[in-house]
Amino acid sequence: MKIQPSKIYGPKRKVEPGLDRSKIVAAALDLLDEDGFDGLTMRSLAKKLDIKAASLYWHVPSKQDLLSLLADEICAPIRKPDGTLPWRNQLEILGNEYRRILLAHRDAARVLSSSGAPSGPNRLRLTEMVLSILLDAGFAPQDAVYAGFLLNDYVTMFVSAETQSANPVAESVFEDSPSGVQNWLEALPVNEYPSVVALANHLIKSDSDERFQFGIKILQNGLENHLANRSSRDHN
Amino acid sequence: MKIQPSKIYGPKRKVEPGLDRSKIVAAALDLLDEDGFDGLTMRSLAKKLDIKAASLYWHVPSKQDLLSLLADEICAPIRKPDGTLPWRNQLEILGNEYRRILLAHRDAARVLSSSGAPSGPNRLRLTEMVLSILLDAGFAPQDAVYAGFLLNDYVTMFVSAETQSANPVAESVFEDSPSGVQNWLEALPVNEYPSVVALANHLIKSDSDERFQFGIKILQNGLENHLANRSSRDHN
DNA sequence: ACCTGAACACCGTTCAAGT
DNA sequence: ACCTGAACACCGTTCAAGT
Repeated sequence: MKIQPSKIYGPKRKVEPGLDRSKIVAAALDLLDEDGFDGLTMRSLAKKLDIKAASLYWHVPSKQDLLSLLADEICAPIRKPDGTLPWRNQLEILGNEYRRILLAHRDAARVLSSSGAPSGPNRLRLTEMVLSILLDAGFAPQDAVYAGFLLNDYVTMFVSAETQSANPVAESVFEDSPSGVQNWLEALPVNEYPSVVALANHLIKSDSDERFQFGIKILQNGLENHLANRSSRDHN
Repeated sequence: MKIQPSKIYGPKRKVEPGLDRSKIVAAALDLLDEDGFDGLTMRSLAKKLDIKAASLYWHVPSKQDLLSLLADEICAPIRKPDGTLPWRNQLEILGNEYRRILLAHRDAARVLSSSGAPSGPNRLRLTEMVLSILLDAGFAPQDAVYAGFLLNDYVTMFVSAETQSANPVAESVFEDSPSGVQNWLEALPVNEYPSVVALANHLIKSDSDERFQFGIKILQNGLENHLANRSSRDHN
């Protein structure tokens, strides 16, 4: 006969009644902020939850699905822009809002890019906001869809590049000196890369926020122009 | 005394005098086309070259560096657009040219996104082309840099999404029926996602090539508009 | 100079078995 | 219903040792 410890003395798992999807996703988000995308593994997540890795597969079918859940959770705090503003401004505000929530968690953009198409409620809400703004602005259905993906992808891609390496051209070409990159750029053969050499200091500078607003503005202008051409064609 | 096999009967490694970086990169590109990005591992690459994985590290410092080399190799076939054309058209041609070479190899866009900033000769050549077109068009130095990254990132991101899942919204939400995605979209709560539901069939359709050209056109329009505003401001 | 053996420290996932 | 042990089939990378 084995000695049976009283249930009182069991691990008791704190006060929690047990795991569920939402607790797993919450823990995954914490782990992401602590250890980054590469540190988020099924094994490390299990350890954080005081269970074994295999147990996660009772609650979640695969790591891919977990990442989709996590992606949606990251998008939860998105707020809807004031609908009375002109569509240009609404898109600008929404773009900045999306960037804001992506910058709120470490490697969030990487999670979003690796998690496939939006299917959760929060990302669907974001899609709904973009599309409704574009439809209200007067875009044709297919154009609204294309423009929606363009805007969504722009922000995701931008923040992904922005967080993967502070400077889009710098990184570890030569990982030593601070302005080693500029030296490297300026030392390039001028005959072959005249523009790159000429713009060396501008390639280095590249303020992230300013660059983001530049892209938003180009997209606004481009969409406005497209809409104007379409409308005038409709009227003729 | 051990039996020494004659050198004649050695593996002889075919006729190749030995490995070098370029042969490793060529083999990596073959392997990429055969097995995709996830199939490209140091171990499988070594097997293809009839060596052991550890040997690769004598020629290449890390897998990251190998991917950078591979990224540059993928960009080798890029051709320069006719410089006598208007800058709008040059950018459009270059964008399509870049997309073309990315679609020429399996998962090429994933290699490019995971390989960091351009530092090899071919990607630098691509950067040079974009920047010189923009400078010739009359963009201010910093604007040319921002616009260059915008264009480059647009194509990379687009092809990356395009090849990861044929349809940007479809994929495996419900992996069964062909139009199961449309059913799923249309079954969404209309109160919460009216625009998504209304655009369901357009979200499904989404012709890749048409969508790519739409994005290029928006960027063209946006840049043209930006340039016009700047120029008029300079003249006043 | 170039390559291998063998290990280190990991991965995601499965599945019979426990409670 | 929920969790574990133990394995399967992998990873990238290092380094002493071989030739």
